[in-house]
Amino acid sequence: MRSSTMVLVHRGFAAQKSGTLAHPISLLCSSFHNHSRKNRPFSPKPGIDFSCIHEVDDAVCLFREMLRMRPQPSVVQFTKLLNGIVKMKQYSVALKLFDEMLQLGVPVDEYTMTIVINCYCLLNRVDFGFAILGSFFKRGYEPNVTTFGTLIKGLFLDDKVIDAEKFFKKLLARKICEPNQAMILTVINGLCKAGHTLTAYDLLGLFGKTSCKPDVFCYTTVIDSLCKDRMVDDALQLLAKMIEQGISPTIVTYSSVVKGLCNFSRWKDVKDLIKEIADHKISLDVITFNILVDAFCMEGMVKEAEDVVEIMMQRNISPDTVTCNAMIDGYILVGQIDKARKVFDSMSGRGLKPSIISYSTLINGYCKKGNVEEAWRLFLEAPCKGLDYDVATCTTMLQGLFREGRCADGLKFFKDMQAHQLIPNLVTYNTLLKGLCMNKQIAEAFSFLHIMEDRGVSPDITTYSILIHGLCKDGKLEIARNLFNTLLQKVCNPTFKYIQPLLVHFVKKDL
DNA sequence: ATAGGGTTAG
Repeated sequence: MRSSTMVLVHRGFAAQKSGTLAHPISLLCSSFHNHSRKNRPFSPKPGIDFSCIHEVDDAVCLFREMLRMRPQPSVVQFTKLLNGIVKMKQYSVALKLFDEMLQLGVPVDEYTMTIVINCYCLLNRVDFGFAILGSFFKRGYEPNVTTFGTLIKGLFLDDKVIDAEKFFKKLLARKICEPNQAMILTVINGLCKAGHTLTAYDLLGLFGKTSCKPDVFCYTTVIDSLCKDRMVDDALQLLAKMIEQGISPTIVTYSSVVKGLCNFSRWKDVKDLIKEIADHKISLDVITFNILVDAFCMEGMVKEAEDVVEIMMQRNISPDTVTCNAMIDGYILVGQIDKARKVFDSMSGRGLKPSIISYSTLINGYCKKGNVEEAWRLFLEAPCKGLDYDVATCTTMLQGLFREGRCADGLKFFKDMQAHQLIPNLVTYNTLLKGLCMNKQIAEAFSFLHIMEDRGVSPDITTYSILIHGLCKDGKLEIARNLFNTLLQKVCNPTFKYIQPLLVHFVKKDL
């Protein structure tokens, strides 16, 4: 046990010094906070005002100042500063400063080192994180549940799911540390994100029986994951169970289930759930409303979506860009491009800035309507509004060009997008291949199949079905059959959707 | 008295 008197002496010393000396730092900072401190002569040690830091450079400057201060600021102050840099997501900067601290002999403690471990983890270098763990022992510090929790998160971030699980279990089995709610959440969230929902589910049940009860975040995470895995009824059961355990769901919990139910068009259940939310005196937020608007739109139920928007406005929740994007998409789906355009045009009047997604959605709409000219006009307009293209926008435009049979334009566009550092993804290649096949350029399509493979984009079942379909339409049934056999070797269970085009052609041929 | 933790869009 370290002497608490030492701590007091240290504190008293720091308070006295900083009370009498004008910190050079105050020159760097806005004076507001310092004034209020001056009026409290007996206030505890004021520390350093970090509120004036808005950018990394400010933080690095302050760090240099702190190095020059005498007496040197405590490890707590340095730790606060490092943490601030981490909050700005400047992990490598934080690591560099930590390195400097070590070289200059500035003291660090378990808090500082945990921040450093976190930095390495967030940079996907959990191995370095474990190296820092080693230095804990060298320095005589005990890693605690926070340190271990950070490392577990790092393992998950590095896709070392099994290692994470093993490490966690080892900590428990050897009673190296008592888990807390944050640690359990880290494990449960990591498992869910890695697709191990059922393991997470079991763990949740297990910890439900211990003294360290999973909190609302844990339940919400598993419920959300169950919904995404299409196990909505299990999610509903778990929702009931958490309430039974005395843990109140939040609107986030409910919104996950609402979305899960919407995905199955279980409108009656959605309605019941909305009623339950109201009974629990929880008000729907913009996200939940958007889930509803989007769900109705995706089903082509634009009238219902309009009603939801109406209700949200009655409740003083302003539709946002996401709401508008959903409505635009909905109108497009039912062929009402003019209404979609109206929503788009109304956005700026509502104080909403169309996002690149708004543009993509509308571009897609015009392409589907065969109005590539207007689509192209919008495409050119987006960067003028300060928006950056993303791959999806370009893929949509690419599709539009090929739909109109403009293969040469499509191929040029495909080249141009790469010149603009937009890396084609699987969807882009599939779109390109489909465009070429539709326009009878099978050989060209196959050359891009090889290009995509060379660039590390693995063709999926859609890619093959596009090619098989293209070959069939072109009368090259033998090649199609060979490709189909390759497909069977790669995918054990191709769905009917993919087999069907081939089947149709073979049947036709045999007749 | 400084560190680790969930939800929404084409």
